[in-house]
Amino acid sequence: MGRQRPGTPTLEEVAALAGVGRGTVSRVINNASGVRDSTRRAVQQAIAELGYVPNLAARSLAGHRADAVALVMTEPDWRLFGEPFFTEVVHAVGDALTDTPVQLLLTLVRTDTERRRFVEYARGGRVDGVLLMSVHAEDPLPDMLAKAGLPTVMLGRRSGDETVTYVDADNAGGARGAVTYLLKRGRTTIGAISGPLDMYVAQCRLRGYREALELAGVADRSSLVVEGGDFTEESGRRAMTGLIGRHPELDAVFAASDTLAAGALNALRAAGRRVPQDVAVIGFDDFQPARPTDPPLTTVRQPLEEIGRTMVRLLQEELENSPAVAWRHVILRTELVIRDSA
Amino acid sequence: MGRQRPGTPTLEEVAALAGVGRGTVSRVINNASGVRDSTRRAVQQAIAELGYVPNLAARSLAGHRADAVALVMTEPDWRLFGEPFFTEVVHAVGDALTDTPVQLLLTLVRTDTERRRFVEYARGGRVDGVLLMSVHAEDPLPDMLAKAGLPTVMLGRRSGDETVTYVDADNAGGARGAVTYLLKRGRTTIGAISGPLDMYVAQCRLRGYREALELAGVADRSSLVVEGGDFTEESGRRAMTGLIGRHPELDAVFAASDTLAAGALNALRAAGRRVPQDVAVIGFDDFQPARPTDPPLTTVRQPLEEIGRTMVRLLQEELENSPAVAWRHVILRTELVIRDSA
DNA sequence: ATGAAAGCGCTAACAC
DNA sequence: GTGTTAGCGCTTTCAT
Repeated sequence: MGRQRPGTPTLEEVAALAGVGRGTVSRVINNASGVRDSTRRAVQQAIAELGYVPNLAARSLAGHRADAVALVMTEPDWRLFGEPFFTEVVHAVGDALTDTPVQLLLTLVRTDTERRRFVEYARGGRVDGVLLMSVHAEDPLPDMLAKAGLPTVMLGRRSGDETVTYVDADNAGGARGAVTYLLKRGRTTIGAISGPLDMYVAQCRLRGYREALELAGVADRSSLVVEGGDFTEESGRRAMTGLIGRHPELDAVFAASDTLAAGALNALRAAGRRVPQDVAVIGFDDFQPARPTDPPLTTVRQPLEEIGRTMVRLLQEELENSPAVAWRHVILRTELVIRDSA
Repeated sequence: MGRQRPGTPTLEEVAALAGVGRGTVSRVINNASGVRDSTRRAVQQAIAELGYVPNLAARSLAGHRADAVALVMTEPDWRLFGEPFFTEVVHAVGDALTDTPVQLLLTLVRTDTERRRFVEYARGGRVDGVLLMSVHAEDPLPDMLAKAGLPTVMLGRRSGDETVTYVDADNAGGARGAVTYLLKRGRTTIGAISGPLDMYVAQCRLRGYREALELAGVADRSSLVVEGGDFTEESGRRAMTGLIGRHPELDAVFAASDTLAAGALNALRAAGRRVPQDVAVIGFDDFQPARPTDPPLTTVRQPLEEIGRTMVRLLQEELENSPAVAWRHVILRTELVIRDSA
């Protein structure tokens, strides 16, 4: 695919027109110091006159950097791509890069073909580093990138002993706080709608639920826990339906994600139960269902802006200290956003 | 930001190890013909041994191509980024590029800074072409790219006389078909919830509504038309609330987007009107509200897979025929998906 | 402060 | 078929 349009002016032509050497032009376009003001202006004049734009391939080749980072979605189930969580992360990372000359590139890696292509792209030096989101436990991509020596930062981790630099929220602590809140409000029979337990994030949130019960000396009945197949509304609805079937006496529910919680609300409404008067639902991620008829959800907010900023910061640090330092991690506090009067 | 990790083997080292010239290695990695099989294997062996990966900056510089295309979201309101419409387009374009060596790069252009940065990136030769989606009427980006001589294809158009190559759905025809369907089913008082009329797509859909009424000889009362501020569910809800306030006798509604329609359903439910028994709602984009309590919506489906394929095809054609041919456009048929029994 | 020159690693044209 | 060579357009010493 593709030939580059011809006739693009080069740095050399700019130099000729401005009556200076190539080095000087290079200094000007890179805002380097040590150029007389009058010279600088002459060069800028020439640049404007010719409509010069630097050839980034040449710059990359000579300068050993791409001025770009990739943010990769490794999500085979592409419907999740539209989830508020992901869009917020994308924007948080974008914001974190606003004041830099770094171009953010989102890429989709859904298949083996796409993974191979992306690894070649990244190893080929087209990006300075890689940010990964929504990584599943068995995903080989993080290790491939890390082994290739590419600065890599993950959002979340694949397991308890992750070997790639990552940023995560305090999922267990957040869940513990949420359930503790329900207990303090007098709830005793609290169900849990878990995410898919092959994802570490789901394990952590469920662990937090159990820890809160234990701390309060409340028995942890396994029939109160339902595992959703994924983090979708539909899973939440199914889980909740099962839950109230088995436990009509339920007086609260902890859902491991906002969408699971939204589905749970749906199921409660369909079952004719008033919400949240007789069942309190709590979610994760500070997401509010769009429909105004639903009661607001008390949620555990992940600091997504901070997560984005931190990912970018860690990446920049890895870029500075090459060869790479050992992997590192940052775990950020979550915040309980109380919204209902359950 | 960033230094490239050192010690990366080069093509030259591969050539030395394999005992061949650089040209031969180049032919092998580019799958060019005219290399003896035994030689090819020797080279591949050397490549594997060294873990060689081509430097894409050098390839770009010498080969005048990037093997990448950008798909740009020029949407200041980033919440829309998660809309099913956009995610489906992203995946359709991704699918269309599956069998090519071309890397798809999604980029966000929300601010002037980001626009400037992206134009430098694209003009700098880091992509072979640009696909644009969600372009607003006053957006300068398409012209900037076109003037820079970059192959550019838009999804949708900014006005009736668009000057940049684009692919669009037959919005007027689709809307006309939808409203005609409602009329044929005996509805007479049909409201319209329009999108923001500063967007051409909204104008077309509203025009289709009016044409259908005219064809059927039904009076087109302006009080039956409400313009939403945007394409969101919330706008749809507000518009619908106003509509039934003014016209309790309403027996059908045409909404210019799926989300507007979803909002309309919401408002009807809140107003205590049965849906769709006494008011038929029709949407656009083949989107179904997630909640199972809502009735399925009859929609006008845009052929998104085909749109994605067509955009990629047009782009490739522009890349082949350089210097660029005149701009072109393709308008694709929509499909009425009948779902309710209104 | 600025010009000159040496690459960066590859493709493509040309020789053999 | 395969080796050789001349750039691609820039950054970065190194002189001056």
